Amino acid sequence: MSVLPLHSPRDPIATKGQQKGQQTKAAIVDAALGLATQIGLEGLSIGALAEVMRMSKSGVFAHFGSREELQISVVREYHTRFEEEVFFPALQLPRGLPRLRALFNNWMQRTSIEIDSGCIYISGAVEFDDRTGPVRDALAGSVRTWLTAMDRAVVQAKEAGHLDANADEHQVAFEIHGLILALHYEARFLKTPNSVDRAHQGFANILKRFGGAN
Amino acid sequence: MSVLPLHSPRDPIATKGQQKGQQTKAAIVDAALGLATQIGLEGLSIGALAEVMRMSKSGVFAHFGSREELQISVVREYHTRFEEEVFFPALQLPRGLPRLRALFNNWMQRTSIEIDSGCIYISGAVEFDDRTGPVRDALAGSVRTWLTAMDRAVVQAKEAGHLDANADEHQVAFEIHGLILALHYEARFLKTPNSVDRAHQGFANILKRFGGAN
DNA sequence: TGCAAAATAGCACGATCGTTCTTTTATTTG
DNA sequence: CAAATAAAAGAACGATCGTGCTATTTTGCA
Repeated sequence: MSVLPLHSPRDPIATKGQQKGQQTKAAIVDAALGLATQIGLEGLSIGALAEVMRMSKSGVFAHFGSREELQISVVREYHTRFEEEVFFPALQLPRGLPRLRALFNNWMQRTSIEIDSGCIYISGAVEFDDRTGPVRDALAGSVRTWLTAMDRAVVQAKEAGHLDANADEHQVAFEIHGLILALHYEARFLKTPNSVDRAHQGFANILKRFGGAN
Repeated sequence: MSVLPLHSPRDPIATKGQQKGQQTKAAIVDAALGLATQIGLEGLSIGALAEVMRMSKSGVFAHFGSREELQISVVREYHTRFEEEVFFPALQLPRGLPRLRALFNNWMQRTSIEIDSGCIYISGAVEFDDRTGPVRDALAGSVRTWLTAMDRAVVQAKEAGHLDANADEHQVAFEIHGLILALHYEARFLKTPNSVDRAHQGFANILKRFGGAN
């Protein structure tokens, strides 16, 4: 029943046919993601990463050519896992409220249950909010893709008659986003108990407000 | 009508009677706060700060004795200004919905209008969420003080009959917090237009849900 | 098995970091 | 004005940072 933690090692079988290089690169990115979820994309250093991998700094470095490229690889990896563990499973459910609810619940688990591994989309946002460059672009791109998917799910809920036809989907998505961020903030930083319940209740309140069946 | 930016220099008159040391220390903290709101508490470096102040590194350092103490000073300064510019002005208004609304509006301005200066309570949360130590403690203490004040304002709104008597004040505060965080995220990081309107609308929705007069 | 190519290690670089110690300069006080 | 004190500068430290260059080792293929 438990979802794989975002920093869990990849299935070794899945990397069978690759060259040795691709294989270790994938392992490095995996470890880098683990580090980045704890200390942030900016805190990620090649030296610390090399130590975790028991490799030399230059050995690690050679796979990316720059720290920025490493950070971008981490963002891409996170994107992939987010899709696999939050987005795709919800597509199994019928459009409308069931799918929207599943998206929300999967999203919630990412930011709360796995308290040991922070969300890069959230920590990265404050790290790169007044910076420019390819890392910020990659990050913002991924986030926008995901938020757009949420918008779409809300629209489908309207089309299915599960939400008021005149509900503003962006407003609904904005408020849902706020619940996730509050959950992340209060559960992870303040260690407030019951934050998960608060987020659940908030979701129910949104549904009520926008005409969703409870 | 405009609120002072959080990083605005302090009134020189207010620092008149101090020793020279206290005076420059205040100026350093002021500059440090300006830097921290842009690059975060963790990004704050004594070297960069010294350059801004046109002082030597050791000259700056001597006022604090450690980087941690500098960071704590910045947190305390932010706390003071937050009180002065968000909390106290709202106390002028009558208890209940007027004051609650003022708190929310002042808070919103902090996180949106002043887009050039980020909120340390938000950026610091992700920087220190899985760290321990005095900086984290100072930060969490300040945040809790402020969130408790919000709770109190909600309770007063209930007592004044502006909200349902059986509304859960923590739930209301949680959802309000979420709106602020979503505003900060979407306005500052994603540069989404209309985020301020979304937050406003979200606040109105919360009031409706919990029996508040519009 | 041998050879080309890919992967990794080793080392050094300039820069910056927080911090300590000593010396010089400013300020306050008697 | 002089002595005492506070504030600031200067220089150096070990550490870590990202990155470039050159060897060495490991891998894949003929």
